[in-house]
Amino acid sequence: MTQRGELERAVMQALWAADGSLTARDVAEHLADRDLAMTTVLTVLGRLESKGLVVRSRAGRAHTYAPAADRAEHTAELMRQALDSGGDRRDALVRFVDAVSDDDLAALRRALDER
Amino acid sequence: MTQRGELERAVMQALWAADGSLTARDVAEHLADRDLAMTTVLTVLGRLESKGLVVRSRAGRAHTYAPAADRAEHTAELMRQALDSGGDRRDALVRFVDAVSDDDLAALRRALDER
DNA sequence: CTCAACTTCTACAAATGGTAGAATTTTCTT
DNA sequence: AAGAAAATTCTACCATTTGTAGAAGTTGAG
Repeated sequence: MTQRGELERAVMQALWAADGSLTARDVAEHLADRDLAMTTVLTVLGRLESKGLVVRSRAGRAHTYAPAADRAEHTAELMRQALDSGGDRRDALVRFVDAVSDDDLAALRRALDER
Repeated sequence: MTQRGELERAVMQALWAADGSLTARDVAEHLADRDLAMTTVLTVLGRLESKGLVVRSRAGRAHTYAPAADRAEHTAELMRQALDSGGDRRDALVRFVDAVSDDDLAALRRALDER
């Protein structure tokens, strides 16, 4: 379920960057440096929708696309998937904590306190 | 850097399961249910080595293969990669903590206390 | 009703992964 | 030292995923 390709990632970034939903044209403009055909953008958006990463809704003539989950939630989900990938969860968490930066560590502590 | 295919994952599992290093033949035996040709196992081990997930050393006639990182470390590394994937790290950590199980939560707390 | 915008269908090329035969190298045994 | 057995490398093919986009079909605005 992880978005794998470079373009797919870039499209997700564009959708997350603009909060609210975008038309395919908007996305193409966000990625103007790549100079993509509109159909290319549409294809990628369609594939991301199939994977459940993007939701689409009609708005007049065009469709409008939005991330299915906000960025933080998506990242957290990836982290959980990693943790689920087998092996001892406790060990993995210890190693994870052992290597995160001080800032991340502080953020983690606060998050735990708030729960 | 994530091992993507099914067979590659299975081979890594086999290497982690047997701690210590295995020959290609050993790996094939671990995956006996799949009835793979030896060359297939060798190819996969070679690919995993290219990706830095496996290290190889010679032992007499055969080579011997071992995971480059132990399983917990690998999982932790995947989690860190997810966290690095862009977006606000604090938000991601909050969401992560919000959705882990109670057991994981307890393990996380302990890990933080010990650091 | 027509035109422009948008979408869908279809297609192809590149990369990755599963699979393994052929050829080559190594080394153990005699 | 020679031959045989085992292991490795080289090469190749197919399937799937992703990047890319043209052609055809649909639809909404004027």
